[in-house]
Amino acid sequence: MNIGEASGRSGLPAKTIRYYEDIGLIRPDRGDNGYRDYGADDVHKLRFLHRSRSLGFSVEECRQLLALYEDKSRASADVKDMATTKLTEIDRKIRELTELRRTLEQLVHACHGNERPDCPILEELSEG
Amino acid sequence: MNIGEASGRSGLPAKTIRYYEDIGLIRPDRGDNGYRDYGADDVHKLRFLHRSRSLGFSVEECRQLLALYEDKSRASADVKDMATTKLTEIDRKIRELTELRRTLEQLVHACHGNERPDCPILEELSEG
DNA sequence: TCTTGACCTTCCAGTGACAGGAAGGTTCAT
DNA sequence: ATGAACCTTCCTGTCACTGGAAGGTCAAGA
Repeated sequence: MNIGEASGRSGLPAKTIRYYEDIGLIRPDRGDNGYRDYGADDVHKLRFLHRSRSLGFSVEECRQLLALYEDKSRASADVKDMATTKLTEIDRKIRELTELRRTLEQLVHACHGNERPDCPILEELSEG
Repeated sequence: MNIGEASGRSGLPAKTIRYYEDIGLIRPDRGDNGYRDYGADDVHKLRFLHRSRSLGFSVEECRQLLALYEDKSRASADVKDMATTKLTEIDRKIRELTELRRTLEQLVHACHGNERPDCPILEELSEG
């Protein structure tokens, strides 16, 4: 199938699929007309990439996951390690954002938000 | 003062301070030797930028905040609007990350993580 | 047969917010 | 006089794409 259909089936934009080929994540066949030609396996990989990217793995991590996926002899512990590490990172991000949220909410709460110029938000930004 | 001291006092790397000058956020004086020369006002602005960046505002938003900060006639409502919008964005990010976390945790939990190759994480990535 | 429109191709540039490093000038202490 | 620690500009790289230009291909309709 052409890239358009592979895009439709995988959920990835055609531009992204070409980019993934550029960086060596997938290697589709080519037809006589020079068009890329994707098989069911390729679409499978693209869906794998789409899913793991949307779960917060970087492209390089996706490359590793894909390699693990294709390595029939790998231990499931290898994969679990990556997922656990990623889980820790996500936890940290959530904590940071929650702290950020708390601070910002305090500022918003403190500001009366009217036509007058005095603003506790700017004062805090300026001094904090 | 030189950029090194401004960096120390504001908490921003010298590279970042030069970058902020490149994009027109600050305009320090120059000494006879060509060195940038920062005053107390500049450091104040740099700290403002540091603080608002760390609160999740983009550089362009920081530019607006700085303009509001320097506009003595602005209404505090203008600032409150920006902060409230940012708060909403942060809430959305937290929700998304929490959902991500939940999914990933389920996967990690489902995987026994041993020496054998069967791995529910990869299976889910592949089919999900 | 011609044309139109939807595909597809490659290549180049831009994004955001810096970071790294090269090559060279300045200042200060020893 | 020398060396370290500053400073300068300029260029490149990061990450993961996205947009666009210029042009080739294909299938359907007039």
